[in-house]
Amino acid sequence: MLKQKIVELLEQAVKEAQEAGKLPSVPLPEISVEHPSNEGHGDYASSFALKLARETGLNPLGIAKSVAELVKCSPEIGTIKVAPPGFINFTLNPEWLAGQVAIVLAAEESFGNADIGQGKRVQIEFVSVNPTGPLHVGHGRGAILGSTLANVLTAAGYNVEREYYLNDAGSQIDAFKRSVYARYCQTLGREAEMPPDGYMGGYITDLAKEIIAAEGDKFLAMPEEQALAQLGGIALEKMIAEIRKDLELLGVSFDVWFSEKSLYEKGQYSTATALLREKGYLAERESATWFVSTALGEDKDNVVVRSDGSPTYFGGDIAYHYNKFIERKFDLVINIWGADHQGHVSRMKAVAAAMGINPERLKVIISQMVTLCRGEELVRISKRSGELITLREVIDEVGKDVCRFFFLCRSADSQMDFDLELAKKQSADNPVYYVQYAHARIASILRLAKERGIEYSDGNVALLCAEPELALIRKMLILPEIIEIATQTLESHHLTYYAQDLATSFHAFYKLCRVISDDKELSKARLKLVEASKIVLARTLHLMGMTAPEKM
RNA sequence: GUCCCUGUAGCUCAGUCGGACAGAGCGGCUGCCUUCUAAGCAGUUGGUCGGGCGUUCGAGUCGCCCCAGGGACGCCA
Repeated sequence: MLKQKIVELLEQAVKEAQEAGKLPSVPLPEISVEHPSNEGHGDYASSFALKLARETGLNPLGIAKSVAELVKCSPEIGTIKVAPPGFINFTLNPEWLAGQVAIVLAAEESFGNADIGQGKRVQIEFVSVNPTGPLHVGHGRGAILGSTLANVLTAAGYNVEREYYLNDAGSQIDAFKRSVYARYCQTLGREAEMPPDGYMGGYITDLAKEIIAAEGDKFLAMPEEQALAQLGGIALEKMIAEIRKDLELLGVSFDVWFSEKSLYEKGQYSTATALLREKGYLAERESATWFVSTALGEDKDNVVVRSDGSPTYFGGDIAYHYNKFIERKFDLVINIWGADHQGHVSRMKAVAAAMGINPERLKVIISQMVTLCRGEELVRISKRSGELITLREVIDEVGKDVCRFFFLCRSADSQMDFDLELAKKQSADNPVYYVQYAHARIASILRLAKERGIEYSDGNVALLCAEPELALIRKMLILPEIIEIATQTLESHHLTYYAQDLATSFHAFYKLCRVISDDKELSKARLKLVEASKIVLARTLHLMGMTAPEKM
């Protein structure tokens, strides 16, 4: 990568300076480069000399000068300048930049890939909502975050598995089944009461009606236990199918749907708890079994097995993480949870530590709350109360691409309002269209070239030397850095900002540089640039799970 | 009470490792369609980075203390 290359050039120069006695032989601070905020300072800058000056007491400007002199000539680099108080500024060589167009064209959709992950196995578990009701926008946020992160990490050279942890055991599922059963009986005219912790939403009644249509009233005749198991099982499957459909509409898919129930049936639960017991992290108290996380610096202990012998959610999660790390041996495990699970993070890390796993290998991303609104008006989204706006309705209303872009715009850490009115606007207010419009414009130019039979494969990219052309190329070459940053921080919002930046560079180029003109050779060169920019913009959109429209 | 997230322009938000005059979009105000998509471009307006103290050559960024908003503290998930 370009950035890495500049760092290497600097490292080498520093080494030579030390060998030549121009710099003291002391341990060096990490050498890094950044993009200066002021364009006048070049494409890359290093504040290395300032850092070394602090440690050695030498004059930073002097250090910068002696290092800058020793930086080897390299095709990428145009100029190297030293600026007070001690920056070393690099400008890229315009000819080299122009040549990169050919590199992008050759790379096609693999442009931007990095080998940061080196094939390490990463699991990203996300959504994982209890299948007791339809998804709402908050779940959508996690889904979009997770699927985008999966795309990014794949591009960064990780071997990624996407997983949905299906909570198909436990008391919530039980309440769900009882709710459907009650509605089933009621709809068929038998008196039945909803369970006290039941789900009151209208979708439960709809589900009951669907089952009646398909299976008739046969569950009425069964003993309650049997009816609950059979009818409940059907209802559960239907609910899961609905969730799967919602996610598909958002462009989200999974490699594995992992059953919580299987943890109990296949023994991971007993193995994992036995392991913790053996290491001395389980204690019996008040007739329940506790995970002694206070021994690992936590605020309090947590119940793993209830006094009635049934495992808690936490107990199941212990088994699940045992399975992830020890059985399936993922190098890195990323969980995306809603803000309401925030308290769960540190104790899961404690569990990892207790099992002898470096807690650094467990990354938890907490996606903050989403509130839905329509202009000024607040729209409520709650599963238990009757009235709810589902994710499906939001997708139907604003579309997948807008939905994805809106969620990706903000970092997971910040709470957000999702304004349906704003999202629906097909105008300049809406950055989604700004970015996609750039792609459609590009496609339109390439269409025209084709219609006119312009063959540009022999175009000479060396002709590209106008400032808007070079600015566009510079921007294209940043994609690998964006993928690197998104990988290191596990944040996907960098992509949306980059997409807008890239679109801006293209729109400016489009305005100032006529592509198909009387100048045949320049037209061919510019068509190459346009095609290259299409590759990079499409790649960016695809990483975000969005479509790259040919027309708008 | 403890823990987590947030507080940056009128609004919505960026700002990896501390770096050179704090950025973008929207809004406001000005211009730009005879030629490849004006869902566009160019310019301009606008900020004691919640407050204070500290560390540093240098702090939106790091530390401590406050203030405000949201969330979590269950033998729920």
